[in-house]
Amino acid sequence: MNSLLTRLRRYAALNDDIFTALWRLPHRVIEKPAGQTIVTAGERLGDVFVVEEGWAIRYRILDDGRRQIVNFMLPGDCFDLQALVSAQADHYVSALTAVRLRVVPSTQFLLAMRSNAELATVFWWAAVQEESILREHIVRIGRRTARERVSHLVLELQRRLLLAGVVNGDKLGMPLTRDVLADALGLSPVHVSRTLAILRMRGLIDVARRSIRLKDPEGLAKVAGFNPSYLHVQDRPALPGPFDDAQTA
Amino acid sequence: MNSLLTRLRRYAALNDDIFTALWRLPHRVIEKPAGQTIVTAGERLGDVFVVEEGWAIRYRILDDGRRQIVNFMLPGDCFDLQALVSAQADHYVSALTAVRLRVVPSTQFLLAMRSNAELATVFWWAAVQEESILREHIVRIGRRTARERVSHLVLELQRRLLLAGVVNGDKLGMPLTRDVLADALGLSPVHVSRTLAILRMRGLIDVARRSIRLKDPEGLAKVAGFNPSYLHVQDRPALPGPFDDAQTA
DNA sequence: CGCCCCGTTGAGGAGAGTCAATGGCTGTGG
DNA sequence: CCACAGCCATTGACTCTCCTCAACGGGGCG
Repeated sequence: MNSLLTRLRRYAALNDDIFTALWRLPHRVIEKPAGQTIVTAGERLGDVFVVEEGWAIRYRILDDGRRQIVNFMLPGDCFDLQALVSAQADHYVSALTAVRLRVVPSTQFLLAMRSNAELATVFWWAAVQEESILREHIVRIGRRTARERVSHLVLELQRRLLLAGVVNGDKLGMPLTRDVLADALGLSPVHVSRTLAILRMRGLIDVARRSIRLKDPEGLAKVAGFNPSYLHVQDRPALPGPFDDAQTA
Repeated sequence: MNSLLTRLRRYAALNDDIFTALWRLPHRVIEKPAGQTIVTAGERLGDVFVVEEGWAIRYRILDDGRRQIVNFMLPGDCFDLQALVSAQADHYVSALTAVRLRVVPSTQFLLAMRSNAELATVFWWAAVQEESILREHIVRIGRRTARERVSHLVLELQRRLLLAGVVNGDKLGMPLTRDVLADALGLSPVHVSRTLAILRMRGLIDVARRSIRLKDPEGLAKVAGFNPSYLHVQDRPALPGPFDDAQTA
């Protein structure tokens, strides 16, 4: 829960009411080992999830087995807010590492949002940011080269980890295999391997067996053409009401 | 406004309250000729838009001029709901054809949503559907071949036009140039041209100077691997309250 | 009538995919 | 503690899709 709060605090001035409302939502906590499926395409959605720890991926599988990873869910991300209105999953969610998830029944979640406008605004904001990340993913896959794609994605994930307060510096290794990167970026694992080799030789990243570590974020940003404005970190809501008082962490 | 209502009615039982609430929202109507910019990246967003007539596109431009079209906005689509919480545009919106737009100040929009839970739910649903469409676009660009991409996009747009009640049959020509398709699908205009030529030779589509018409939707769906479940047409909200009574048009 | 935009077509090239063999961790069990 | 198995990752050779550059053409509109 802390990573969710840390993240939301960057954008909205959370007061104690929201804090307690979030904390008191009826929920259960589940843990899944790496590789296990959390949501299956076609099943009915009845819960909203918040990642407390670990990484998860959302993906679709085509009939002939091709896989496209649509998004990474990091600590502090909430997902399947669509359960609130759209009852059927059109995708899979799996644990990339071991994960701990907070699971809130969507009916309870909806009640809380309806009774607390600020809470609703905060989660509306979270959905907006997720959509912005999806758009950037489209740009990345559609119009960037392999090197740009890899650098750009790695930078985004790093930023998101920082936003959630998961890491302090650039030193965390990210649990990304070649296959995962390939399926996220619309490339083949072989080509991802070659691309990573180039970035490594240029001193931009460190690569280990199942992990990638940033070495030169500025250099990477130059290669990637990375502009983090889509993460809206500097934005402040321009709304009347509870957001009028600015807050700095 | 009619196309928005037509579309929303497929998913939720709209009652008269929602109808009048929508209708009475303070707004102005603007018209833009084809090619004109509606929203510019970096500017502050203060309005929510509903497309009443015509097509618009949302896109991003990279520093070196590469363009990626992220989404098509058809009659009945509302966009920049992110104006409610996130104040800065991270993308462009332009008129693809001449368009007529309903413009609602985001503060007014927010007030209406906060005072009317059903209205909020309906627009929450719209945002969820848009996100689902974005995810499918990622899959399309990331893991499909050029032929599949073109067929799949054309089928999606056709379905969305049908959902909004803009067309009755398959007979409407869609205002898509080679450049637009290329920038939407992550291809070059030349390759789009060649791909369209193949689809035309197989009798799947009709192609005119600035328009594409479906000729054999079933055949196209086979080529594309098109599965429309992500549009959630058959879904019914599984929520308690105002949605308990089913409705058929 | 003529221009210009949009589309087509051809040739050559580059980036990414596929197939396949090899190599090195890592965890496991004897 | 070592041997082995299995999983990732790397590397090479070849292929193919798609891109780039460029020339040409035709239809619409001023």
